[in-house]
Amino acid sequence: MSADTRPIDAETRATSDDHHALRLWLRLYACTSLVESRVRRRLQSRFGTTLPRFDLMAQLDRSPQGLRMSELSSRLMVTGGNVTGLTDNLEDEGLVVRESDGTDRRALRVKLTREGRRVFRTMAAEHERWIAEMFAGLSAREARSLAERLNTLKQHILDNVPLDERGTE
Amino acid sequence: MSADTRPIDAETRATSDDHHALRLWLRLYACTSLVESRVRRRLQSRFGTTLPRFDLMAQLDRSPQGLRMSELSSRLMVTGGNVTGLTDNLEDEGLVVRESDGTDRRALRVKLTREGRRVFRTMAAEHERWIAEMFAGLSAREARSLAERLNTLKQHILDNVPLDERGTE
DNA sequence: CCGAGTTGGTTGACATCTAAATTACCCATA
DNA sequence: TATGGGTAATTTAGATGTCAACCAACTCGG
Repeated sequence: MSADTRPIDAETRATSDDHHALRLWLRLYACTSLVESRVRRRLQSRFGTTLPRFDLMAQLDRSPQGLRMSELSSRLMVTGGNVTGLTDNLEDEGLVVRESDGTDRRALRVKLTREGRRVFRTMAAEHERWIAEMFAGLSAREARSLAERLNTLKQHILDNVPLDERGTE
Repeated sequence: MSADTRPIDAETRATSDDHHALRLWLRLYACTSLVESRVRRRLQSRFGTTLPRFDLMAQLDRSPQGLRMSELSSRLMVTGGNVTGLTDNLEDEGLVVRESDGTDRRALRVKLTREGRRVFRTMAAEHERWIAEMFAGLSAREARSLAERLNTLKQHILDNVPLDERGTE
């Protein structure tokens, strides 16, 4: 622990690191919220849609052959019940369809309709400009640096931090 | 596509930048989701509470004199109606109280109860360790760099990007 | 072929969240 | 003092999101 009369012993330093990490997390969260709230607001006012719907359609746009509900669930990082609801809404609006997957009678294959693809492409183009605008405050070098740090963070969490607590004592 | 007549004109480059920004945004979002889902899950399994409740209590813990509903709303970056609901729940559980703010009869002052403060402090200590654990993959230098980039991003958005679209074109 | 266990998807109960409308109150000013 | 615009909080309707329970269909060992 402490050597001489130092108040800056291992425990104090750990606490201090904890605070730094906490502050960094709060800043990360704030940045994400800033971007996200703007995207949500604009999707609503410009296209009358929502971010989850947009994200689901984005996945389908990348997979012309369609995706299973379970596949959507894992890619969007949400539960199956949630995907069911989102797909219901999009299907009612004629933007996606559920087709049965021949080989497995339990499974469904969700696809964009022609109209759905048209609508998504229109939104995606504008969406990409919004994002570029929001990240334009960073130079190319800064953006690369940020991307690298985030990647380090992501890998560390995926490799070392379980969803449910097990690691910490 | 083309040979001499460069296809890498301003527009092409812009599109490419857009893609880079989009990728960076997806990575930022993924990192936040990773941390957030772990915090949510653990708050639920360890303490039977939720992240929004925890965040609200965290704000109150920093302000022993209490906070107005509107102040909570802006600090948590959520709508007033949302704060009303969260406060209702926490009040039912005896963790916070609403007191009338003497000078302005419209306003309320929300405070942690003694029990609320005790409960929050317990959770906060553990929460801070979770966060430190998740950010431990970054060196001190990397963490500083990340914090700086995020700050640049945040300031750019706050200064230049309105919540509702006005700026673009 | 059969029964146990697994997987794909839906449903229901509940907690968050937003946007918009409502109620009550503050305050400046004529 | 009256009147009108703004502010504090709540309420409402509707979209997301989780979890747990459920059904149907698949798989596989015996």
